Amino acid sequence: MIDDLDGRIIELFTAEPRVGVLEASRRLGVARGTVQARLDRMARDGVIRGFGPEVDPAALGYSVTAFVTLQLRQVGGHDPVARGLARIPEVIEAHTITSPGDMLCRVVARSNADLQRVIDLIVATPGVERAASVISLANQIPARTLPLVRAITRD
Amino acid sequence: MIDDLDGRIIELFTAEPRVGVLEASRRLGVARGTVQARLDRMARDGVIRGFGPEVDPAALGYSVTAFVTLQLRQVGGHDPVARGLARIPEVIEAHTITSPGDMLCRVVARSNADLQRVIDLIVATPGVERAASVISLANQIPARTLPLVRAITRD
DNA sequence: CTTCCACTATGCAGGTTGCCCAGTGTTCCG
DNA sequence: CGGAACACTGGGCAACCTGCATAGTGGAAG
Repeated sequence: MIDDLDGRIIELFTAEPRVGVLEASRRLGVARGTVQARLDRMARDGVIRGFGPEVDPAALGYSVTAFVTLQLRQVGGHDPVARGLARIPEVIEAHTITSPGDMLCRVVARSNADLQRVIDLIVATPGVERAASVISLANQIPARTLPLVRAITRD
Repeated sequence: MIDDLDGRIIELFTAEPRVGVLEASRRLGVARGTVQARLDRMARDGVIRGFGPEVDPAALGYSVTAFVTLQLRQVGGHDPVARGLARIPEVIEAHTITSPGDMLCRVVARSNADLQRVIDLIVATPGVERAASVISLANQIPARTLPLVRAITRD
């Protein structure tokens, strides 16, 4: 899947996204074309989804994060609900989950009071029966994939 | 916080991360220095966390995603547990949540069988009493922040 | 009116990118 | 064994971009 060099490339670009291919090749002790080719391959294979800017909702005033479990009306399926939820900007992510007729979404809001507004929007989405939310008090481990990359490549 | 131009900068770099500052300034019809300054400011303010490569665990063979709710032993607090969980690469993210003594984590695994191994690792972490997991069947809305940025800046 | 600030417009040196090529070592396979 | 396929190296080249600096403009605030 990915080898040690791939892992080190990911690690380096994660630590210092601005290095550029040439500088990376120098640091890793390989030819520039190699780094280029590895990056291209990983992008093609979907291992690297992109290099876009990561926006922090908290820095935008959305400091409350919550996980909302939805219970859906069985008729209609998940997709129409997902489309409805997609129209709510505060819904950052949504999954269908194992309990039949259920979804789990991650939402953000400006405050606890604002969270109520967002939940109301969610409950008003056609197909949504009930919503149960859990508020995140602290993000103990922020989203990360590097340890996984290391675990794979240090074999 | 951020204005319309900031929003369009984020949007453009999200859509095409490789454009570069000069090309971006051309597309947005502003001076290069302005784009540069905006990016610097957003990075300084934490609005943009970084430009690192986004790694997709699924493309690495970790195609199973699950949300695991932990019940902790009250003594000792969350932090030691978080440190323990941080040692498990498959734990992608962890939050302390509202139910006292509880945490919610997002984990990945190679398969449902492999998930069992990961959960066993989690349960073996000192301080963890019980774990209840919910498997994600489909990621209906993949992590996104653009709609939020648009909602903020189109005001 | 003056100061401050963000933005425009421009210039420059040095570094980087995209692209190309020839040569080398490895693996796989008929 | 001979050959093909493949990844990597090391090099060259023109075009481009970056970082940095400068001077001028216009609006907002005191």
